[in-house]
Amino acid sequence: MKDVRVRIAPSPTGEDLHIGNVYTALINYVFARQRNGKFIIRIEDTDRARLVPGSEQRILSSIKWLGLNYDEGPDVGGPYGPYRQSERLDLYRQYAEKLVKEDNAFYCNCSPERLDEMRKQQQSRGFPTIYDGKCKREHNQKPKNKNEKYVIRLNIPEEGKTEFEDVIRGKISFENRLIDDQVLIKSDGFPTYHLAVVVDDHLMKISHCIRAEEWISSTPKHILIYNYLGWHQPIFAHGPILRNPDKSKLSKRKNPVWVSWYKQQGFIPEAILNYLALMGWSMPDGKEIFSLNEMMKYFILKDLKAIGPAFDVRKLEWMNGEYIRKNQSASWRTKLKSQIYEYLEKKYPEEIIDKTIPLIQERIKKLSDYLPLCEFFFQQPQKYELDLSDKKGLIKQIIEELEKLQNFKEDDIGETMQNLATMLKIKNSEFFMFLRIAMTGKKISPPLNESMEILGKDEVLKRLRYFTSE
RNA sequence: GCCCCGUUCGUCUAGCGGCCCAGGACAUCUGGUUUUCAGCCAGAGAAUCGCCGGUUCGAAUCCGGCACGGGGUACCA
Repeated sequence: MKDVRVRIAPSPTGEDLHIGNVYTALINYVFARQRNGKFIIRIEDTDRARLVPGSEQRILSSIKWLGLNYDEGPDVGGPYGPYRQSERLDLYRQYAEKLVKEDNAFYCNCSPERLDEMRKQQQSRGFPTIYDGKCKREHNQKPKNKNEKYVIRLNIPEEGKTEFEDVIRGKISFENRLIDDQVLIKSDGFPTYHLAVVVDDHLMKISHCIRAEEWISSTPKHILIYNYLGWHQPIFAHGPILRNPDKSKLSKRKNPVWVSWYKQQGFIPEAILNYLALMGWSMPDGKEIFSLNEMMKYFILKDLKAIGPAFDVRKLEWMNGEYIRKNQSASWRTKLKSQIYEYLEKKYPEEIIDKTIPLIQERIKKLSDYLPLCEFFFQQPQKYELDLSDKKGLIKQIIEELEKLQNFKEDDIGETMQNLATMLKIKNSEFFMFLRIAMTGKKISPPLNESMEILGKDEVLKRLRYFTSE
């Protein structure tokens, strides 16, 4: 079998990498890695109107953040570069002209208004809305006048069918008379996706074109181009498209889509990829938590389901929590520590974060849950959820007891406090609630005794005295 | 309108002719553990397998029609 080379082709037209692209990237990545193939990134920046400055940068860094390392791409190079379509314009032009020369494409100068009107007419009469072939019939030539606008359209046969075998969906067939004479070169000189994707996939020796369902209906156009140019076509596989909760195509209006959002929310890459892997696919034994490496062992492209799954952030949250708490090893603790440290933009000391991890590992689901729970470790509470001004007496007694402690360890603190509560005949829950408020300002916190040990005797006493001094 | 793809608990899915009056996970609810929260443990409810017909001794599983959902229909990708 020939070398596996697959690619994802994001367009820099959004804020960041789209989560739908992450899904496609994951499938491509796993497929490439399990077959010792190459995973390639190609930037499809042919739409100048929708180009967003800085988008490409963010897309690439998001891919890296996710850990989907690529072998060839705009910033790493490779044998078939450049990997940015705006830098390959001559190539597209050259092949477009070849198509025209061989009568497989033609120049067209129809106005948008005429095309609009034409489509309206067609629709009202129950016809498919495709180009009516005016310029094809008139054998339009390339305009002599440089200012005259024109496009190049693909010449689709009037008869016959174009079919292809989809790895996931089987045979898919289209009647040629219903396929539009697709624009290949726009009037601004840039190619459309349809030309660029074929030229690049061929030149870059892409073996498998694995993309989302939304491309199925343009695939026959691509196949025709391959045929016209005498090129061998790649193997096609159209995966499902991720959906909003209401089942429509995943969109930023109805669901968070940018990777940056997930990052800000405190999701970790492993969990995001693992969750995505569960969309349309499952492990043979039904296991839901697994690594990329495990997935590679069992993933079979053909087994991907063709149904568009709804993206469920709640399950992602659960999974993220699983990742955070599941692994109790020292190495994971170190990793978690640095993830939290990074997440908090290095504003809080690593040593303290490290100490607190055993206390919070089982109670946070996202990295963003850390600070609300642990802020009191780094500074005295700004505000208290309960007024303790009538508890001065109690607090004084607590101070007295704690001062006696030589060993400021969790067990001793616990025992001392327990004894005091018993002696004073205060309900346990109430007693510890007051103490908790005094330490953390909040009614909910990590385990108290351990937290006090981490704070240290001086700090604990200082926080208590805050209530007794005027 | 026209073309294409799809249809199992609210959601993600297992299932590839008998093991399924359908199994797991998330979510929900109940109980237990507990100085808070979370976690953990135990349990419950939740799918007439979209509908109708056909093939078969036997269908969630195969075939056909319909309905519904989604995608495409752009000088966007």
